[in-house]
Amino acid sequence: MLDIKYLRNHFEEVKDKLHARGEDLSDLEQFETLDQSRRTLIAKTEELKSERNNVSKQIAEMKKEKKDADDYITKMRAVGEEIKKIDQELREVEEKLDKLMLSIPNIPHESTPVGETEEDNVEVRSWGDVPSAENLKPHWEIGTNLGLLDFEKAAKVTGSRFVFYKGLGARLERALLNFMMDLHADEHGYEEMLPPYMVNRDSMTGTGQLPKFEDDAFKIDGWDYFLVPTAEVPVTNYYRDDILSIDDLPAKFVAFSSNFRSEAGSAGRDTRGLIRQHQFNKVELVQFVKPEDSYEALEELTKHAETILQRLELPYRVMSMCTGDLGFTAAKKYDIEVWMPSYETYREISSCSNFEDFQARRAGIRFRREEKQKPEFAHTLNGSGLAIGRTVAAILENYQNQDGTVTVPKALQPYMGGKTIIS
RNA sequence: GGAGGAAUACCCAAGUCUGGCUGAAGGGAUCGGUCUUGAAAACCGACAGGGGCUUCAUCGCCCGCGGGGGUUCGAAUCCCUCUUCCUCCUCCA
Repeated sequence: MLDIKYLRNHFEEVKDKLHARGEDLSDLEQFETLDQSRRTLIAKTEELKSERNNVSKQIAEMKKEKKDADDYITKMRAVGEEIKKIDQELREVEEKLDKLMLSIPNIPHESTPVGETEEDNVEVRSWGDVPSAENLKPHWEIGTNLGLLDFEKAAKVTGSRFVFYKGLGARLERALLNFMMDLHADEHGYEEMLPPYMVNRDSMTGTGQLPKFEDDAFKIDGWDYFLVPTAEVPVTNYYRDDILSIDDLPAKFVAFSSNFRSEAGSAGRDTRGLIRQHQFNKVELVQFVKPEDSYEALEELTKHAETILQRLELPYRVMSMCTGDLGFTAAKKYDIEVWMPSYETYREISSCSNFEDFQARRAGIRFRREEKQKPEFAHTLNGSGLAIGRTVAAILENYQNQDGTVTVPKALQPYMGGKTIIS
């Protein structure tokens, strides 16, 4: 959410900046009317309330002195009616204004490249050599042939875009989960967290999934609960409506969760393999920082995610998302893309974002620099560190051997009971 | 699932039955001061956040006793509703 005062005072400037995102800004035109009538109504009702407060005190005095106060009471009855009417009107205006404010995306940071589509994203750096082997199989074939993955059984038991991991496949997923959690907790200074897999509406609104993207979420029938699309939601909302002390910042959490996405609008895309599932596992990094530190923190957090790929010796590149490809909530975003041999291209495996105070404002996440000072909004960041299913896919493809087996990356061998090869 | 009880400021806690100098007693913690060689103790003082209008800034005004509604001239106090927590029964990984 944007600062309403900033929007009021820099309306044209904000509009221009949002235009670069390719957003439909037609709703924004209501802003000035709604904002103005809200303030007018508040002034009216508060003046009447002030009068009511004063007269009610007088009535109390008169009653105590056994004087007749009926005239005042009659008068205040009318004032009360008027207040009720204005308050109702105010509520309607505020509801509309809230809805509008919640639907305005974040303003891109000045360092975010301007562009319309993913074609305009900018490569920041790349790591590792892209192999030029032939005869490469896609990961679903490798995984199915080796008995690591079973998509057919999952389709029977649940439906499309689900998978069973089996044997060493299940073990590989679990090894990666432990490897990633250990690395971030032990070497990168994150506190470990296992969050709930369901969250309420306020949490989904706080991080920006709602109200605009309800179609993307799985909602629990009969409850106002949603399956988490990412651990970002429960972990960021951990501090919702809290005022942190300056000593709490930076707060860094690494959380594992399964993630659930409806993939509405993705019909026909990535229908095979692990790339696009309704349920997938992910290790997520979340940081709460002081505003002046957030861009440094974004670089740091992105490097933390990259470290995983470097230890696994998987080639990747880092892309800076352009204004048109930023997503709703981010001011700046890096995608880390891993090399996928069978696709002969890089595929997203991590997304690292600085939301500045956009989420903090929605979720009421604040901190105080000094005891008596006014609270300020913190900056929030997060990034995948990493998406585990896609990491499995990348390992199967990049570490496949001509005989159909898969070599276990060195860094994972301790987590695989010393196994060096999956056959 | 059934039956009860509770939610007051950083923490504890009075007030709720009997609505009105409660814009919230009292205690603790914290911060500042007096005293002291220093500390402790004692004593004095401070201690709610948010929104709006106005202002250079203050002052002032509105909201505020878990959330949201309602009754009333007036609500921490009465009514409805939701949430969370506790006790007992039942069930359960």
